[in-house]
Amino acid sequence: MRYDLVDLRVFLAVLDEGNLSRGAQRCNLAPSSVSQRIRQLEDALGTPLLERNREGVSPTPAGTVLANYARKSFELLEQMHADMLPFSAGMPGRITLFANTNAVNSFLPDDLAIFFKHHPSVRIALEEKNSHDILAAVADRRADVGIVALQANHKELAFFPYRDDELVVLVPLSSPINKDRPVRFEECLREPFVNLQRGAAINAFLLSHAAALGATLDIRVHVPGYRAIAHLVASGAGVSIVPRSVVEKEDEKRLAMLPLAEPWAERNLRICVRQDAPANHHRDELVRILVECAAAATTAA
DNA sequence: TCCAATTGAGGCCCCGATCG
DNA sequence: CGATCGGGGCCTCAATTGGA
Repeated sequence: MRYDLVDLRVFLAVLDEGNLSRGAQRCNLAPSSVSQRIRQLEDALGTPLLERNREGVSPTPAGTVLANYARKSFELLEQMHADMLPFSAGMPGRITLFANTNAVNSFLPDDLAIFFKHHPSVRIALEEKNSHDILAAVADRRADVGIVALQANHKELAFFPYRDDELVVLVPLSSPINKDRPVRFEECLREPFVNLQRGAAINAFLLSHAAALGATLDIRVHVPGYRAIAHLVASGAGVSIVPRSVVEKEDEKRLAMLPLAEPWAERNLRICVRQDAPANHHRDELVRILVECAAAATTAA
């Protein structure tokens, strides 16, 4: 690579100012120095990055693409520095935790709060993914710990029981759906859906089951959380399929919660880690506390 | 003529190689 | 292992170019 981060910073400064001289001033350099750097950058990339004109400079299409990449790169660098901070401050421990929608929105927040009480210095990068992606990520060491709703085993992973949950159907009280028996997924597909926002792992999960029936979900609205889903279903906007654990007592007065008559409605959550993962006290502590929380909840129930 | 970009010359500093 | 030297990179300054 015949250019460096300084070149990219200078390039962005010039673009932001729309003027090479002011860009140079912002970087505490002479305009000639900036001109030279940008010329070298253009030579290295083999394409002009700036249109020079009377008023200053503007990006070429290639310059716009480079600027986007450069900005993303600097954002990533900022993130990297932020992530390194705990280490430089003498705080060892950062755990990457991937969990499915169900866990992220129900049990996990309370259980993590307990973990943080015991380990306030540990940082957790929590990401919501679907269970298949989580298994792959833990197996590939991209995640330290996963929480999945898959019963399939994986030869490189160890599993611990977490929580038992199930998917239920939320329908308005006025819905024509028979509320005296479990509902088949096929019946739900006749109604418009109220779903979590795009990207939520549960959406892909439901879409794949609809596709297996040769159908698709008629999604009337995407909303940011389960509270909004409950409100919209109660007001008659459509039906939804959610984990039982996210439905609150007060919701049950405003809408009907029906069992889903599908084998995949059972959502028995499990914690997974790599069997051969190197020793990591904080990861082991996280798993221990999650398992204990789950056991305590089962006993209380 | 003005203003912004570019070019060329020269200086400074860093780094690697060499030598005692 | 420290001192010295030379090359390369990067900088600034001054002059030049080019377009409106």
